Amino acid sequence: MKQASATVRDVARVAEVSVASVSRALNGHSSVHPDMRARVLAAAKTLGYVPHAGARSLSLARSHAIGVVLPDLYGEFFSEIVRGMDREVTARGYHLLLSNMHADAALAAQAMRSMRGRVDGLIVMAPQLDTAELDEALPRDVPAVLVNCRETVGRAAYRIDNTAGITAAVAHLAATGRRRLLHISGPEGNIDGRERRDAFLAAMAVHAPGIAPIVVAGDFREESGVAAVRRLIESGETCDGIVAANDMMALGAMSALREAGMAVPGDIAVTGFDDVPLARYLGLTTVRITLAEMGARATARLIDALDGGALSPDTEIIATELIIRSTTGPLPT
Amino acid sequence: MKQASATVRDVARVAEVSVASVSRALNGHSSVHPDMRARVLAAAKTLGYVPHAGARSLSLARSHAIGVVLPDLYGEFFSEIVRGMDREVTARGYHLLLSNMHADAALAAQAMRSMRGRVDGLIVMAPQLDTAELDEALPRDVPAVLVNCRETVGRAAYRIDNTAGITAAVAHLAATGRRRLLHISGPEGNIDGRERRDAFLAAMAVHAPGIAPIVVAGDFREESGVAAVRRLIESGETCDGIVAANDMMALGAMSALREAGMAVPGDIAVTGFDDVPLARYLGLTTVRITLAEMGARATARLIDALDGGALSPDTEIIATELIIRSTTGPLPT
DNA sequence: CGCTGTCCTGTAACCGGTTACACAGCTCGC
DNA sequence: GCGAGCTGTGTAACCGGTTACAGGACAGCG
Repeated sequence: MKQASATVRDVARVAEVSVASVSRALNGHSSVHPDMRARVLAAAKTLGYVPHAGARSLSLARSHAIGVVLPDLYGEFFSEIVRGMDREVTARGYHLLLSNMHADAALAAQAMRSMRGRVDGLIVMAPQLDTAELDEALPRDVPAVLVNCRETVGRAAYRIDNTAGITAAVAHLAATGRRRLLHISGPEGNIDGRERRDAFLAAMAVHAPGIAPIVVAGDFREESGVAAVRRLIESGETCDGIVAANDMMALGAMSALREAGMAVPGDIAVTGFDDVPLARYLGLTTVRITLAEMGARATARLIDALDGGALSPDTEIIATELIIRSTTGPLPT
Repeated sequence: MKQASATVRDVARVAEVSVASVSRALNGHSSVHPDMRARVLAAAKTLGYVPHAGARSLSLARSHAIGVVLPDLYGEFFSEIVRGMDREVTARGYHLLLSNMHADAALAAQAMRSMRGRVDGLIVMAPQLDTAELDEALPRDVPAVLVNCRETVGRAAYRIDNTAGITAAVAHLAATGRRRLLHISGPEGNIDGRERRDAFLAAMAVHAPGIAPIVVAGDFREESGVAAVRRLIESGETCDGIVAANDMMALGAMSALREAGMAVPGDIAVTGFDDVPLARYLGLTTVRITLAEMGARATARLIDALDGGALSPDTEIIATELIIRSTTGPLPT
């Protein structure tokens, strides 16, 4: 069953030619006699020869694989991005090597290093690493594209336009008459979380001057949305709109509100961020980022650099779009 | 910037020892003098040496990566499975190499072959390949675990207990008074789709004798659920319950029903299959398979075989569980 | 002192491909 | 008839690790 596979030398022996010719014939090199090519192909076929990709990539210094490093917080957000990357990579004859890393910086560095010699390039999503940690962790000789990382100056990177997104959400709520807003924030260490919170505060200063904005800490997971609403209710404070820093927390908030007997959007409007597939089904008003698209673009850029030239060290900003659904609506009068 | 990385020979030169000693020192071999080990570690550190995984796996004949082959129909179903595999693989120091393949058998074979020399084992999800095609496509020298494939006799595999799941769903609908049922089936080429349809017909014969079951063809995608309901309505036939072959089609059916002004479960009850994360949010009664768990189990079994001994050629059956939520309920009287 | 055994280290082969370079055979032009 | 030029092929080195085997140094023992 587990017989050893044929190598290029076996094929050479059977076809009674040299290994060089086998290699040339199989790789469609120009200067090989048709007879030779036929002999080699026949021998390869009878032996069931399949080239050993590992050996090939060692001698070519090219693996045709790209590594994806992502946090172990895994959900629809990252699935969507990976799906986009996968689409692109398949179309271009590459493979995707997944590695999810723990929050710890040392382990993250470890995870990235372990990819040296396996991949030609890296796509790194590490919202929890600071500049120094990232610098330390990134291998020096592997081109990398950063997605959703903190400091991206001087690197190829993608960042979400958090400010525009949150601003649009707050403006929309204000336009429907809601100004007593609560923000459920992302984790403090996360750059997107921080930017969204800051944008919320800034937008409140513009659209709801004089009203003190409330911010409750969350961690991007659904349960923290539930917890945030419970805490609000216990505290006795009130609001008429919730701006969550991502969709999952918005959903958690909605279920906690329902549980507490509050109507959405009747009593309280809710907005999210990301436009995860779920959002559409639940009618959640949210800020859309085309996640799959972002993954695909990052991948395309990396592969272009690998095949062609250099990776430009620019940060591209991913635009957002406010998608209005049923969790927001005019304040009943 | 893109300086060539240090190799084991560079380290040897700097530490003034041989490459063999470097390798031994770095891999924690027993018989190395402490002084030597220290020298090597120091040299490796100053050079920023990172071992080249590709070269390593070539000489060890072990890559510590496992390949995942999945259909390009990509959705929550496969994301969930991959998530489970990823969890397991990370815990055991392996990597996951993704490859999604097109429906075409030749391309599928191609995709699997291209993994030779890159991975130590394969997890194959290929519901569209028949026995012969699968035999042809699977590399002979790489252990593989099949998930969701058609014919699994004599192979390590996982199969879902489709019959029990569908039977439970039909029985539940019958218990709530619904017997005029419609089944939206999966694609004909898909083994799970076929089994579910057959189970539906068998269960109907038991629970709704004398009533002609209706089957409409779908393809597992949401739109086909929408289309199925539209066709039903156009045809003028009626039913009081829909058993969809998976969750996404059930959701499609629900939105088409809503659009047509029908109440769920008031007029028509709906059940799905898979218990995709979405299902919980939408209150969909469905047959749960613990997808992530299945992925993790398949992975654990493969890695155990890789590390330890042989892969037993048994097919394990994944149990299902009926999860009752709000899309089913007693028929209003 | 010589022998054996232990401990450590180095040389070189190997994993399975690719390819620079050398070279053989042939055609062609003079 | 002979050298240049072109085609096609083979030999051997190389990619970057690991490791079988050989051998040097040194201690213990008779």
